[in-house]
Amino acid sequence: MFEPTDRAVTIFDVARLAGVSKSTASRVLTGANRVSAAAVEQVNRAAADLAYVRNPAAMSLANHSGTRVVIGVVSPQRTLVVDDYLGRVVSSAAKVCAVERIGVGLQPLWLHDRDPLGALATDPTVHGVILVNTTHALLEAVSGRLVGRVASIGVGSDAVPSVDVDCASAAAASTRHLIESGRRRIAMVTGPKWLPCIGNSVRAYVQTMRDAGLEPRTVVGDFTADSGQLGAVEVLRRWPDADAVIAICDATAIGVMAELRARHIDVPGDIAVAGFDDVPFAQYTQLTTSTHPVEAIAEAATRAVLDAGPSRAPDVTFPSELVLRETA
Amino acid sequence: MFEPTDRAVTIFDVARLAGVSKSTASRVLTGANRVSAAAVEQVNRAAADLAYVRNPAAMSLANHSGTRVVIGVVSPQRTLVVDDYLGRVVSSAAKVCAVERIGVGLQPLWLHDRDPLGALATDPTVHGVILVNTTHALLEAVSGRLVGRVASIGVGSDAVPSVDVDCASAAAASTRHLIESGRRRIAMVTGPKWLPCIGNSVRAYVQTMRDAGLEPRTVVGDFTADSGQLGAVEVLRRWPDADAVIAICDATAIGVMAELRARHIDVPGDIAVAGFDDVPFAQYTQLTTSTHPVEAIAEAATRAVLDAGPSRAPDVTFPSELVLRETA
DNA sequence: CTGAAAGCGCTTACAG
DNA sequence: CTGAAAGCGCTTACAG
Repeated sequence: MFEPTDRAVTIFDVARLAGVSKSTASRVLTGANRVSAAAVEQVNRAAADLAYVRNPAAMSLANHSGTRVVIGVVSPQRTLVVDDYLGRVVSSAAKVCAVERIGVGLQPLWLHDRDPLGALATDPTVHGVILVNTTHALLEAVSGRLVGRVASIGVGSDAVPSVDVDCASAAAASTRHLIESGRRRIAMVTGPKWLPCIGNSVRAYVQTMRDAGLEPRTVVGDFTADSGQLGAVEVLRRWPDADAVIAICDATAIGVMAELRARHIDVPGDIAVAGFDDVPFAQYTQLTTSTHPVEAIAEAATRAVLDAGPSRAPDVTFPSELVLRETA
Repeated sequence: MFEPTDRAVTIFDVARLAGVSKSTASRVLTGANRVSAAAVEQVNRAAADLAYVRNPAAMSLANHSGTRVVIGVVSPQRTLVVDDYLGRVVSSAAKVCAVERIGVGLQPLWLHDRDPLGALATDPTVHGVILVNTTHALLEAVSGRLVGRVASIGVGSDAVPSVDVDCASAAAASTRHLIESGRRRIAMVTGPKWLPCIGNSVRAYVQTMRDAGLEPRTVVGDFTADSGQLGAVEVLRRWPDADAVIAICDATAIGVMAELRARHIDVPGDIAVAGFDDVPFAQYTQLTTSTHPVEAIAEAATRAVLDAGPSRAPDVTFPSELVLRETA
C-alpha cells in the first residue's frame, strides 16, 4: 500500500500525506489547541495509515522533555541493593514505558544527601521521576522543575501524588483476625523507622490493639528475612508469652518462622505468624498474609508521570486482601 | 569557579573553553582518531572542568544510536509475566545504564512471531538489545542492523555473544553430590523444552548419571513452583522408589518440597531435594542449591551492548558454587 | 588534523 | 487557524 522505505517515517511524511505543514502536523500530534477539526482529522488518519510514531529523542531535544523515567530509590546506604520488590517495580515500569518507547533508569537517592534530587531535576534526559521509599524531607525537596512529573510509591505531598496499597487497612485486618482467633499477645516486626509509609501500618496495628484493650508490642526490622529472624529473637526475649507476630512483609515473616522453627516453637500452635505482600513464596510456606498489588501500583505510578498534565495527579490507593493460610 | 547557568553545559561550552571548534570537541568526545594530542588534552580537561556530559537524545538524533537498551524476553505466551529473575535482570541493567543516562525497556518477544526482532531492529530509539530466554531460531533472525549491539543471557551464536552462568557444571556438581551421599534414583524436574539453555543442565545431569551407571529420569517443568509441585507428583507416580530430585531452579524446588511435605515424605530422610539459583529464600528453607550470580550476569550483558565495538564481544561464563544445606 | 555547514526529527514562537 | 523559520545538542561528510 505504501512503499516500504529504509528510513523511519517522520512527521514530514505524515504532514505531506495529510496535505498540511509540519507545524500543523506537530500541533495535532502534540494535542495543541489551535488546530481545525479538519486538520486533526487528516493528520490523525495519515499518522495511522503510515503507522507513524514519534521519535522520542527528537521530541526530547526540541521539547526538553527527557527520554527516560527514573526510579529514584531513597536509601540510608549509598549503594542500592535490588530486592524482589524493587525488581518488580522496575520491570513493571519498564513494560509500561516500552509502549511509548521511553526507557527507565534506576537511581539511588542517598538519604543523607544535601540535594539528592538536584541532578535529576536538571538532567535533560529525565522525563519524570518515580520515588520509592521516600521521606517527607525528600518530598519537600521536590523543586519546581520536577513538579508535575513526579509520583511517589509510598507517601506523597501537596506537590507529589502518591500511589500505594492500603497498608493501614491490611494491618488492621491482620491484627483483627489474630484477635478474633484468640490471640492476645501479638507483636509486630516493623520496617525501618526513617521510612514514613511504615507508619501507616504500625499505627493501624497499634490502634487495633488498643481498641481491643490489648498492649501493642513493636520491634524494628528492615524488610529483610534476617531482620525477621532477629526480630523474633527480640520478641521472645522481651515478651516470652507472645502468641502471635505480624511481620511488615513476607520476607520478614519467613525469617520469623525460621527462628521459631529453630527453637521448635510450633506455628501456629504456639505462635501465629502473619506477613504482608503475598509473594509467590508465601503460598508454599502456608503463610497467612495480605495481598500487595505491586505491579498495578508501579503501573499506575508510571502512568501518572507519563500522562502528567498541568494539574497534580490524584492519589490512588489499592486495596489489600487478607489471605488466610495455615500460619495464622 | 564557573558561573552556574540554568541551562545545561553543551559541547559548545567545552569547545569554547578548550579553544577549538565544536567539530573537534565532538571528535575527541566520540573517540575519533583524526585528532591531535593537544586537542584531546584541552577538550578532555575542559569537559572535566565543566562536568560536561553528553546529551543522549542529541547523540541519538545525530547518530541514529538510540536512547534505550531493551531487554527482549522471548516467551511462548504473548504477554510477559515478570518473575523475580527477570526483575533482577531488568533492575541490574537499569542500574548500569543509569550512569550513562540511558534507559532500559522491557519487550516481550513472542516465540511464534514471524519476525519478533523486526520492530526493534529498525526502531531508532533502541541502542541495543539484551536477549533473555532466547532460542536458536531467534538468534538466526538477528539481522545485520542489530549485529554488534546485542547480547544474550543464555545461548549465543556466531553473531551474538552469550553471557551466562555455568549451569552445566552446576548440574553435574549437584548430581555428583547426591550420588556421593548415597542417592541412586535421582530424578530431575527440568525447564521448558523450547528453551535451549536448559539443555546444558539436563545434558550434564544425564551424563553424570550415566557415568555413574545410573538411569537418568527427567520430567518437564517451567521454572515455576507450581511446576515443581506437579513435577513431584509425576516423579512419584513414575518412579515410586525415587530417593532424590534435582530441580532446575529454586522456585521449582520449593514446589517439589511442598508436595513432598503434603505427602508426609521426609526431606532429606526419604527424598533429597536440590535446587539452583540460591535465591534469598533458599536459605530460610534450608535448601541445598547452587549459586547463580544474576546481577553480575545482567551487568556484564549490559556492558557488552553498551560498550559494543566493531568486533563481537567475547562470551562470558560465570562459575556457580554448590551450597550445601539440609535438604540434600 | 581542523572548521564551517548541513542534518538528525521534532516543536514553538513569530507573523500572517 | 496555519506556514516558514529557527532552534534543541550533537555528529559527520566536505573542503581545506
